[in-house]
Amino acid sequence: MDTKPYAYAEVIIDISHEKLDHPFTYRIPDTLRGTLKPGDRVEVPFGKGDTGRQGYVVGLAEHCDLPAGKVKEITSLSAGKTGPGTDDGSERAVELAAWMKERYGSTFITALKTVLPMRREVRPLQQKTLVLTAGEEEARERLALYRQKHQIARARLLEGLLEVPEQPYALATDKLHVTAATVRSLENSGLLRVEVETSLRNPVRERNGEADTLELSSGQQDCIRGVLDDFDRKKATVSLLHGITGSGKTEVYIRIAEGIVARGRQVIVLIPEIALTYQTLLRFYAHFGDRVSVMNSTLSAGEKHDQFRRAREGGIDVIIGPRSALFTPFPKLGAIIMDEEQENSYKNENMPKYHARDVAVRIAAMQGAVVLLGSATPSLESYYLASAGTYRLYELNSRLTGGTLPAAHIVDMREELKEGNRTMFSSQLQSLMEDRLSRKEQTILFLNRRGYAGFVSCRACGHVMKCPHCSVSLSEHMHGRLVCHYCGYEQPAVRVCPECGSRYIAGFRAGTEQIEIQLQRMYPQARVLRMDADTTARKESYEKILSSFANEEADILLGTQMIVKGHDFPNVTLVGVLMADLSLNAGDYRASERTFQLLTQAAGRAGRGTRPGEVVIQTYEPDNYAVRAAAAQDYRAFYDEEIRYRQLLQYPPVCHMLAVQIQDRDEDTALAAIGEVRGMLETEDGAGESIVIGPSAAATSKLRDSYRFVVYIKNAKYDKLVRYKDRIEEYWKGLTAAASRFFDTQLQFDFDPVNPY
DNA sequence: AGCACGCCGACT
DNA sequence: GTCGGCGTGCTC
Repeated sequence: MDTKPYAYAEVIIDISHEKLDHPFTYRIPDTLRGTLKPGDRVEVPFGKGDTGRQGYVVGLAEHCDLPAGKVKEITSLSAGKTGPGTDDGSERAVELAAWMKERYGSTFITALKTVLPMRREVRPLQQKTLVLTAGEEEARERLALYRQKHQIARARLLEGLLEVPEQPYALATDKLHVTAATVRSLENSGLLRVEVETSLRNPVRERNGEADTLELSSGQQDCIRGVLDDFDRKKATVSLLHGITGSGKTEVYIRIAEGIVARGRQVIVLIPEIALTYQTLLRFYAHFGDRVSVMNSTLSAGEKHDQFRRAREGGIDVIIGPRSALFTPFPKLGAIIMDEEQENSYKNENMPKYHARDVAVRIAAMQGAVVLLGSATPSLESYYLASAGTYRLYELNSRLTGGTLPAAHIVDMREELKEGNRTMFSSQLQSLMEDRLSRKEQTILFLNRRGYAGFVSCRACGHVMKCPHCSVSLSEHMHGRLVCHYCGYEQPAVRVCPECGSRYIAGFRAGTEQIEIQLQRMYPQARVLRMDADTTARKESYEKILSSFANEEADILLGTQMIVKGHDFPNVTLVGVLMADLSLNAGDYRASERTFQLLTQAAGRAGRGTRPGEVVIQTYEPDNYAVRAAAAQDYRAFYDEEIRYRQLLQYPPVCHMLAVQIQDRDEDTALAAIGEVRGMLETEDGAGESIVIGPSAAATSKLRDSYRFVVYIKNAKYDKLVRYKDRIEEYWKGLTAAASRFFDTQLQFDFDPVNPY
C-alpha cells in the first residue's frame, strides 16, 4: 500500500453504552504504523486507571485536533486475525456497520458486533449472575439495617434479591439502578455471590447426498440466464423469482450458485430460521461437496467462527444459513440468494433491527454481487419494487412434476354451527378425511393460530384470562394449567370466572392437543402425529416428526405454522386448514398478507406427488379476499387488492414507517416519556410533511413488567425517517440529562416493523 | 462499564 | 468537624 503511514486511529471501545458510542482517538505505535486498518481489534488504555480495553478501529487520521497530552497510544493489535495487509473484509464490515447504525438506529458497537461476528473465540461467552447467599432471615435483618442507615442503594439491591434470589448481573444493575460498587460491598459482606458461567462448544455432524439431474423448464432457464448475465455485465442487480410451490426454485438457486462459483466468486444462500429441509441440504451437498458449508442455528459461536475463517481463507464457495450468514467474510462475493424472502425471521428483532433483504442488497452493491430473492408468495415490498421495475421479475407458473394445483374448497363454519356441527371439523373435511384413511393416503391438518393461543374466556361476561405481567392471553395446557407464552407465568385453571363468578368459563378455541384428542376419538384407527412448539421443544424432534411422517408412519399430521414450510410429502392428498381467519385478527396491517401466505403455503402441501390433491379451508370469513385468493392460488389477485389497501392507508411498501418505542417499569413515566416524544414531533413537524400516529399502548402493552408505548411516523422517504430518528435521539439525550425521572426509560427505534407491537 | 470527585446526611 | 456513601461526569 502506498498510503501515508497514519499516525492516529479512531477507535470504538467495546463497551455497550450510549455515552461511549463515539470514536476515541489513539496514537498508533510505530510497530503498527502502516499495517493497522479499519476493522482491526486492538487493546487500548481507557479511563482513569488506564485499564486495558478491547476496541475496534473504525478510521485512520494523519492529524488530530485534541490537546496532545490527552491522546494515549494503542497497546497492541489483538490476536486472532490474519497477517498484516491481508484483505479480510473487516474494512468493508466497518463501512457496513456505520451504514446500519445510521439506518436502523443502533449503537456503533452493537452494529459492529453483528457485522464482525468473530470475537468470542478468544474470550468465551461469559454471563455473570447475582446469587443471594444469605438466608432469608439474615437478609431481612440486613435490609432493615441498611434502611435504618439510609443506605438506599444497598437496600434496593438486597430487596430485589429477596424477591428473585438469582438474577442476571446486567438486569440487576440496570433495572435496580445500582452501581458495581454497591454490588461489591454486598459481596464483601457475604450477602451475595457473583457467578460466572462459561458456555462450551459442541461439534457438528457431516452429511452427504447424491446428485440429481433434472430437465429445466424455460422459466427456470430464463431466470438462471438472466441473473448470470446481470452478474457478467457487472451490474449489481436485484431479481425476484416468484415461483409457485413445486416449480423448482431450488434448482434455479443451485444452477446460479454453480455459475457464480465457476466464475471464481462465492455465494451466500439465506434460508429462514429452521426451514432448511434435509432434502434441500442434500441437493446442495450433491453439487458442491465439501465446498459448501451449512450454518446451523444450533452452531456455537466458536463453530461459526471456524466457518467464517474457512470462508475467509477460501476453503468454501457456498454458505447456507439464516440471517447471520449474510456477514460471511467471503473474499469475492458474487451472489446472495434469499429463499422464502417474505419470511419474518429475516428481520432482526434485536438491536440493529435490520432486515436481511435490505442489508443483502447493500452488501451486494458494495461488492458487485447480484441478489436473487425467491418466494412462492413474495412480500408486498419485493413485488411492489419488482412491479415498479426496480427489481427484475421472473415467474415460474407451473409445477415441474406436471401435477395440477390442488382443488380448494372454502367452508363457512358459521353454516356448520347452524347445522349443529360443534366439532372442529366440517362435514366435508370429515368425509374427505375418511376417504383418505380408507385409501391409505395422508392428510395434513393445519391449525392457524398465529396471534392466538387457546385462550380461556367466560361465556357469560366475556372476561379473558390474561397474564398479570404481560397482558397477553394465557394459554390452557393439557394438565389444565394456564401458561403465559411470553414470560412463562403459570397458574392453575380457574373453575369460576374471577370477574362475574359464572361457571361457564373454559378454553374457547381448541389447541392442537384438544384437536388431537378429538381426532383420536373420531378415528381410533388413525395414526396421528402432532407437531407444535411443545412437541418440538427437544432438539432433534422437529426433523424426527417430519421424517416419520414422510416415511408414512402416520396418517394425519397435525400442527401449527411450522408444518406448512417447504416439505415434500408425496403421499399427502388432503390438507385441512382449521380456523383460517384467526390470523386475520392479529391487529396489524400485515394480517392479511400473513394469512394469505400461510394459507397458500398450506394449500401447496397437497398433491405434491402424482395424485391430485384437495384443500379444505375452514373459515368464518369465507368472502375475505386473502382467503379467496389463497384458495385460488392466485397471488396477483391478492397483491392487487392488498396494494390498493396499503395505498389507501399509506402503509409499507407504499411508504415507510418508523416505530418509536418507549419502555418503562412505571406506566406513568412511560406515558410521560412517549408524550414528550409526541409533543416534540408536533413542534418539529409543524408543516405536517409526515403522518404521525399515536401514542398508543403496544399490543403487548405490558411485557415482563415493563409498560410499552409506541408512536409511528410514516413518510414515503426512508431518509426522512432517519432524520426523525436522529432528531428524536438528540432531543432524548437532552431530556434524560435534564430530567432524571427518565433514567430507567428505554427508547428504541424500529424501521418498517414486521411484527405487531 | 468503571473510576474520581463533590455533596450531603450521620455520628465520634 | 470528619467519615462514608451516593450520584454525576468523564473517559481519546
